[in-house]
Amino acid sequence: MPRHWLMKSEPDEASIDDLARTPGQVLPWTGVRNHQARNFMRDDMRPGDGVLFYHSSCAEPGIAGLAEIAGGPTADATQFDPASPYHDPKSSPGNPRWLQIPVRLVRKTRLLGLREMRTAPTLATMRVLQRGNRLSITPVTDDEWRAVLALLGR
DNA sequence: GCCAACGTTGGC
DNA sequence: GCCAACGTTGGC
Repeated sequence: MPRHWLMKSEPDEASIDDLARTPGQVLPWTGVRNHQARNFMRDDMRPGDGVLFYHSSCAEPGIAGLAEIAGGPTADATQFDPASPYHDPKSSPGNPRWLQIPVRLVRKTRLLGLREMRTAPTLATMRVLQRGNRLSITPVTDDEWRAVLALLGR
């Protein structure tokens, strides 16, 4: 079972600074509408797992901080909200289709940019760097995790 | 704004 | 259950 994860967030919606500003520095990871990513939350992610907080769809995509899974999965509240862009009319509180999981900030880091990630041989295997990858949550191996920490320094 | 990649939808 | 059309993702 993977012990580490990379989770993509659009900083316009939820940035590392938003997380840092939140009381308790914990945010529910909402809006996942992909079955594979949902299943990671449901089946594989455990409290304490390490998270690479990745900024996507922005001027400077890359890893912006370290976080950790802070609890178990629950029904994603946004699926029941007609006003939310993540509203899912096919879902119901009795039979929710989508999950959220709490994520706690460990520390903000320097931005490890996508371009720099691509040049690092130690990161070449990362799922997020593979061509065509669109999954918003991907497993990170121990080696990849250590390599990211090494590149980030301390 | 472009476009490659890929997931989902829906007709059959 | 197939698969073409369509929508979304996300870097550039």
